[in-house]
Amino acid sequence: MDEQARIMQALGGVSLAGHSVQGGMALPPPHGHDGSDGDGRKQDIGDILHQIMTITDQSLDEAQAKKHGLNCHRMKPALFSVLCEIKEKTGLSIRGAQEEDPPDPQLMRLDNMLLAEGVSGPEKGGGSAAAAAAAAASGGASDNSIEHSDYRAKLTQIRQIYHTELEKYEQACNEFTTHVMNLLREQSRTRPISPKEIERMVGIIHRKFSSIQMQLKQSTCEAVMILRSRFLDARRKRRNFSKQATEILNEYFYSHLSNPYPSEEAKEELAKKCSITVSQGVGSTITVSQVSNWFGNKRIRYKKNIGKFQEEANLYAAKTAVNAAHAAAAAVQNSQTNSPTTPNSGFQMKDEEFQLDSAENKNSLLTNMFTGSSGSFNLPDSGAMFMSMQSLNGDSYQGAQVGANVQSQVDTLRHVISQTAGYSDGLGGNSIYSPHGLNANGGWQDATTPSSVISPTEGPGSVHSDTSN
DNA sequence: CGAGATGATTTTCA
DNA sequence: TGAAAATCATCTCG
Repeated sequence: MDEQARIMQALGGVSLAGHSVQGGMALPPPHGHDGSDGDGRKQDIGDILHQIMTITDQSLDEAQAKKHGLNCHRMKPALFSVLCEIKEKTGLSIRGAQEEDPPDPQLMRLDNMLLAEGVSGPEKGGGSAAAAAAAAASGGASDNSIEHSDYRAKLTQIRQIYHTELEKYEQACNEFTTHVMNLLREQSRTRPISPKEIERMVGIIHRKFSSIQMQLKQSTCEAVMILRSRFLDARRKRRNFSKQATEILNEYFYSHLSNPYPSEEAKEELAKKCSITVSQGVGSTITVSQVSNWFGNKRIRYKKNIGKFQEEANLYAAKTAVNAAHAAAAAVQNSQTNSPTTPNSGFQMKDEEFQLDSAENKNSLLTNMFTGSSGSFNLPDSGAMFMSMQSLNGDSYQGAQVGANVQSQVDTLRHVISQTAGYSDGLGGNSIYSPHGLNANGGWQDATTPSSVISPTEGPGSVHSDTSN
């Protein structure tokens, strides 16, 4: 009531210059306005205000009639603006001060996350941004394993739901805002509502709706998190590689035993080769990081227990030796006849004909091929052997156009030769075959010229190592 | 069902 | 940052 009295008092003192104060329909007839009747005018305004203030106490019909009368009163515009002004200067100005709140940090976090996950922001072909983010989160493996179709499909689904809901909220917000604005405009005919106040109301509505949107964003983030954790869990579940894939990897490993670190290109080739061979169904291809994992595991497990892998090593060494023999024979044939049309003649043999039980024959045969001697020889230490083979690789056979796979052949041959060098200490050969390239510290020595069995186009001396980059 | 094999992940280190 | 080493979790086989 204090406030009311204050307003009344204030209004009482307001100069209404420019507005002629004439009597209205429902108001007492004005007094004369010769300028000397200020008290009468005040009285007039006081009457109007009194009517406004008591309108709520009246019955609805009575109030309606009174309202209509006041609406039509010629002083109405002047009173309206003054009341607006007063309203502005009192309660509303207080609210206006706290209007510009800083952007919600939580909302910013959510926005950033949704952007990073590829849910909000520009469409990038089904959430590749999210895939990249997930890949980065999964330890930097930048292969495409994370871009699993399921993951992408689910993410796209989340994205669609998010955008649909967001649109719905925005639409609802706009509709409600329009409704409220119309309502306020309508009401502004009967009570003092300034455009500024309408603006404020719109702001309030927007804030309310944005808090709803924040909930939507929050639940979307949660959904993405759940999806991602499930996807990572799924990755943790492993499937054994197919026999063929393991074979390919083992072949590479044992033929590069001196330096079993495939380059990125070699890994890609291996992954491709394994995936082609593998018939595991769609989406079960072997990736580069899987190849890396495989080699990491293999190296460590081989090193830990060389004896256990002896048999396997023999098998693959023999296998690769056959390939080496084929290649060498073809090269020799080519160099002799200069005829590329007879690659298999002269030295043709099948894997079955070249099993381990004939290792001794093979040994002498291969030794002859590479050393020119047919007698027994002392097995040099692995480093010396490596060097000698390196020189063979670099000198003799490059000139003879043996082909691209010389290093791998050399590795294999070294293995075969050392394995079957003609003596046994009765320990199953474990102590005979010292792992190529493994140095005294148990690490693989730096082989400077490892090559790929995968890339036949490659030159014999090309560097092909994980550490080469 | 248990042991060993094996692919994947995490931690450590140079 | 990549590789080694340790560890985890699942698969396979007897």
